[in-house]
Amino acid sequence: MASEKRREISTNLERLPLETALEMGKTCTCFNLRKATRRVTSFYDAALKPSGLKATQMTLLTAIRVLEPVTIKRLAKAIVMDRTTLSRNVSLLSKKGMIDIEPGDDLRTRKLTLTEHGHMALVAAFPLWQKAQGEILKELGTDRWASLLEGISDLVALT
Amino acid sequence: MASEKRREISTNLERLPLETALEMGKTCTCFNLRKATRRVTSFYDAALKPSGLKATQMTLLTAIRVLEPVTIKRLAKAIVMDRTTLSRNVSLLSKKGMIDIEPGDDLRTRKLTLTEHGHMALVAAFPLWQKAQGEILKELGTDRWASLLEGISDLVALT
DNA sequence: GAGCAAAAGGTGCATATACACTTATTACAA
DNA sequence: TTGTAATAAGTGTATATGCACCTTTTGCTC
Repeated sequence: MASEKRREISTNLERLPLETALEMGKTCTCFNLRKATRRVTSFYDAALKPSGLKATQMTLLTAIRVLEPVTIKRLAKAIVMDRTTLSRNVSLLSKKGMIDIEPGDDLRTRKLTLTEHGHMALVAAFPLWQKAQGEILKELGTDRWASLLEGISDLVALT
Repeated sequence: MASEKRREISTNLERLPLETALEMGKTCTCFNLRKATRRVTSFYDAALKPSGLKATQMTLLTAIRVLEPVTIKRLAKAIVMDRTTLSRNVSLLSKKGMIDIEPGDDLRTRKLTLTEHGHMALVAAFPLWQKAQGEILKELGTDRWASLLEGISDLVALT
């Protein structure tokens, strides 16, 4: 009876095998990708520091620069970001006077454009970005970097 | 005089060339990495849905499973995450009863371990993770996936 | 042992992210 | 033309992320 009870308890003590957990940590695409993103974002953020922009903000300005005038929905699709996340990120840069938000002809939509201040911030940040990007390219080597970028694009295109 | 003034104004209208902005969007390591991370995280989150865990939470439990008992600082270093971010993420899973936080022998430290509930959640989530991971592997093909993972590791190891 | 530097962790603040739900506008069909 | 479905966006809530600053504890030196 006592031994039965012990067996019952030991059933509750089931654990993921250590080997399995180790393997997961080494191979999980999501975990390793997020880890790299933390490292790389901090690298670009540090490089962009003098511009007052964070990497996420600079890339958002860049996307608008290319697509303006653009709606929230279209921009969200272009940068593979949830529409509501984009809405809030845009609002923040709008408060800083870098993005202009106007009603579109279709009144359901918003027409996003860069303000003069936004354009100037982007121009100022560019050489800092270029330097950071160059350092990564140099560290990885052009070939490995190109192949990596290709792999990353494959992930974005996941069905 | 009028033309001089116009020239002055046109200086203020400097813009990042469209070509340059396009090139940045296509090549920026940070932007493309973050884009992929959004896509991949949403993919794993969807797969893990039935377990009630998000991908970030499952990987945190896994890391603790491997290293327990572990301090905040050591765990943060292992998963390349800011110490304060980790602190808060650990607190959330502690509130859910999956992680136990105790004072270490050195009273400055915290000793993190999985609770029974944490172990069980991890065991339950594992097959869901395995399926998602398998689908990515299948979609990319083993070779491309392995080379991608290697590239991602290179990024993590950036100087 | 007193005092100070170093180490570990927490808190305040700000941004990034996305799901569920709501609101406003448009398009379309009966 | 009217009522309803579809579309675009905003809001509530929750988690993830990291910097600057603070508190507690330890270790070390005199």
